[in-house]
Amino acid sequence: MLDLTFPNLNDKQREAVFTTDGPLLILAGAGSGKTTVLVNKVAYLIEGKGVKPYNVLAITFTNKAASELKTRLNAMLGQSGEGIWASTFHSACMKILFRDIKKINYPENFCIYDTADSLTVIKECLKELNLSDKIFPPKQVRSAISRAKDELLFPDEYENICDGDYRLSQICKIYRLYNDKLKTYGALDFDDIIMLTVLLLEQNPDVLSFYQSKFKFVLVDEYQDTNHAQYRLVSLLAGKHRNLCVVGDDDQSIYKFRGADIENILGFEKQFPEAKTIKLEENYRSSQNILDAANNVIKNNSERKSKRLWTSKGEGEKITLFKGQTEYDEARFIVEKIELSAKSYNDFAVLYRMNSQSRVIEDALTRAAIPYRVLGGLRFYDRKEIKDAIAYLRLIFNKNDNVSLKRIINEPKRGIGKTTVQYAEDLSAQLGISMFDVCKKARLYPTLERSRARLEQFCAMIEGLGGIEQQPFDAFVKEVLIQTDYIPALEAENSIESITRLENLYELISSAKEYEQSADEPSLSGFLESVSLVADVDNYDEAQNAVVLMTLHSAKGLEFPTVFIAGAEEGVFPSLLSTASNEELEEERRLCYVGITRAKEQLYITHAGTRTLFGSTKHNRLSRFIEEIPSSLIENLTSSLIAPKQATVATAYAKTNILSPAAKPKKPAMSFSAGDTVLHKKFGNGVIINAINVGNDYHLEIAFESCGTKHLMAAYANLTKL
DNA sequence: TGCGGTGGGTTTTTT
DNA sequence: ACCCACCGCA
Repeated sequence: MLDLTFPNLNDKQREAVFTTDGPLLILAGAGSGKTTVLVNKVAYLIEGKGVKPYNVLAITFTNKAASELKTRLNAMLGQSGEGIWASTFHSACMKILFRDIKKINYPENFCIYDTADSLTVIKECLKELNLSDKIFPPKQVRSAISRAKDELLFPDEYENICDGDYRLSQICKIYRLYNDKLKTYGALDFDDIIMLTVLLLEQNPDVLSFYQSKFKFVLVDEYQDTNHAQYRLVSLLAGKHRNLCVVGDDDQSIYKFRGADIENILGFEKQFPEAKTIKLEENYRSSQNILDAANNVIKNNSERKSKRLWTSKGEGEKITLFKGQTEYDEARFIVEKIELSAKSYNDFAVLYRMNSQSRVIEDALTRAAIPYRVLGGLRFYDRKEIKDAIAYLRLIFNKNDNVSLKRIINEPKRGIGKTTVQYAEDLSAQLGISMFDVCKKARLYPTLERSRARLEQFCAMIEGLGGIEQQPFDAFVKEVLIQTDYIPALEAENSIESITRLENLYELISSAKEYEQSADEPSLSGFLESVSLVADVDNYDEAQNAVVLMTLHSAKGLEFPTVFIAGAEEGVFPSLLSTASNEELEEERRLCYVGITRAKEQLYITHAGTRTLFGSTKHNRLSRFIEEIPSSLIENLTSSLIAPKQATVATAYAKTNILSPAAKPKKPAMSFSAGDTVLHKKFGNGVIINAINVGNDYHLEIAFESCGTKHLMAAYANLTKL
């Protein structure tokens, strides 16, 4: 039973829960229990004030946050919580759009383009407008358009701000064409999902008033990360009842480069003069030393609401600073600390500024046979084979989707080459009909004569697949991949790479099954939506016993007993590209604040005297952010303990190996012995002639069928035993 | 149509 | 150092 006096909350948290009416700004410092407040507040609304669940809208940024909210509400409220809209910005908007998108003249069977798909369209636009991709780099153009959409500027409005500027007006031209193309393809990009929802609400008073009446209480998490469009959306939805509760931390705003407008949170009290503000400053996560370090760093920022985190926990461990000679040395230190600790692997996170920093650390972990996972980098849904599979499904669902058609029309090879595709694309643009229709009626167009039979066959195949969309959804997906010859072609290839791809495809098929089991009304469009709107962190499973590696950005919202911040160097963190402007520097500093406050018990900060960066060797000074931490909080391991100046990387590694075996029993790496048949990524099949156990690793002599005998270390070779 | 070589450009990215 | 996009050849 829910105790409506909320004895487990502190005074401030309780005040935040009980303040239900009118605008409320909750400034929640890192680790101050904001999700708890949010959950309890919704519970109080429903159980304490008799609010109906369907009158509550709770918005988050990530699926992970949304599902955590749902799970905790479910645990607290059970059945009476059914009907609450607890979802991300994008999926809430998708629900609104599904009902009424036709009112703004968009097709109902639209699909969602991710950033890679958008880029394809941008490139089409550049080609069509005869603009050079050297002068207008597609990625820059895409981000300019994305920013415009964040600001709710349609091409017409964007034109006004171009003010005769050549570059901007060209970008505006691209923007216009890009939007036209998306519309004819029946596609929305991520930004459209928000922007068009705002448009729909603004242009249709009946729709707006429906949702305004429905959402008597609106709660928004991570408000510091909202952009202008999201701000507008929230203002519209909460416009009638004005029971808007926003939770955020201006010190954790790290997505300005994506259009997040910190003014939304800083100016909340201006927007709603009657607003109440509650600060949550008691931290339940970290030791005082860690909080002091964070406070001392962040206080150097000028534009912020003052806040000071405190805890009733003790001082805790000092923060450890380590300077390695090189990045290899740095990685070795991290691995050694993990090996020597009694904690389990999933208590550790290694955070860095750039994804490219992970490689060296991964190598060191592999060498020590420590299980790890890397978040970020290539997402599952960004893999080629997965994107191809989705493209087939999208095309079956929506024949206007030229981007998907282009992606798979010759994948696997069907003898439909670049030239043919280009002809079809030109015809599609000239005639204003889809490429699919052009290909289907290839006989009408002389330029397509040579490929006519193959094009017609392709179209017939796709249309045929639309007819078999029957019961078990995973079976349908599989059938599509078989009938299109996609899976058979990979099977025929029978290489290491094709096997991995097949594995990924089967994973997609099983996710189709999961989708069907969990969705209320499973549909192809619903599945496509669900795969379009997932992020990598969403799949981060903290239960898995492995060290986790990720960027500082991805770490927001997570916590770990022990955190390493690697690469604390000028030019790396803060990034070289941020050091020019103070605004960007302050954003980097907030990123540092986020990083520090992820740690519960122990924080290690590492840097390297020499680092190879973008191909050249750099000597970077210690990060200015670390200089901002009082030295009384830091224990400097740099010159003591493990790293005598003359130590080479090799001897340092040798030392690791001497130290580690006694440290802790750990999962032995895969074992190898002479006579085993193994598979290597590059060299193919081979037989082990000789295997020597070296520490946690094996030194192997392998006779490969393709290229003779090679000497390899098992940890590096990434072998599969056959 | 499909490949291999060359050259330019490098952050972060909840959806 | 590595990844990509583009060009030239088989």
